[in-house]
Amino acid sequence: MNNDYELYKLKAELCKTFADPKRLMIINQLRHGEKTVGNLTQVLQVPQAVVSRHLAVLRSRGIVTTRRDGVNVYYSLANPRIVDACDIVHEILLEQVARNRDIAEKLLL
Amino acid sequence: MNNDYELYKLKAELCKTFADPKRLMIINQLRHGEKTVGNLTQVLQVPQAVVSRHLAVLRSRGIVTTRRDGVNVYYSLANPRIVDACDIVHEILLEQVARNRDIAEKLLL
DNA sequence: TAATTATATACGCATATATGTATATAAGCA
DNA sequence: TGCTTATATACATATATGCGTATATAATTA
Repeated sequence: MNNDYELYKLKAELCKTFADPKRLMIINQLRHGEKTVGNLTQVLQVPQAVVSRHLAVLRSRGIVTTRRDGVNVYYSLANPRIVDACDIVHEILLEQVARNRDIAEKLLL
Repeated sequence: MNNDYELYKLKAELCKTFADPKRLMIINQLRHGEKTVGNLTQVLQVPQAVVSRHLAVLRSRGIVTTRRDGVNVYYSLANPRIVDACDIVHEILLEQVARNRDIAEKLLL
């Protein structure tokens, strides 16, 4: 029973990794293939140090892997399942929005 | 482009909800049907106030719904998809463990 | 109404997380 | 070697999060 708690802690750690909008944007960028830090910095529109730090978090939790080619470091998703997880979060959010819209309509009509 | 960021913030908020071991335990308890705060307090083995606060977080993010029956408040999952999300997190964790085991074996042999 | 049970919230505190800025490391090239 | 580009990290700081404790609210019953 108590040993279970360690498992839930690991799962929570994993979820923490997804609990930041910029990291979710990075994951979304990597969805269709590897990207360099420079690529991601350009897309996210934040200082390069910010991107590097988020990538460090993703690396430390095993969400992404890296490959160096000369000066550039290419990041990619370590596991295709990660995309599925993001998709489900998206779906849950959509259903919440739909539900809220229903409530709003009932209140307004 | 910038409007996208708001969407990622919402998704991150949703992930934050899952980013705590006790909340994950609560969700797992609710997987097979509604439970009272008392039930959950007994399972989690923490002060009742702790459970109530976590339930408040889950409520505020639309993860659970409540139903009062007399003195008791029954909590249940608002969306069956939430279980799917937790299952995928579980799978990702398992694959990570498996990968680490492979690495460990290569190092030891 | 008073007492009891079940649940929710307020307050103070300790820890975690994200960021800006500056700097360090690493590879490639003149 | 010195310079430039690409990436990573250190430090200080602001904000967020979880918890223990105490207390508030709500429903039930005597």
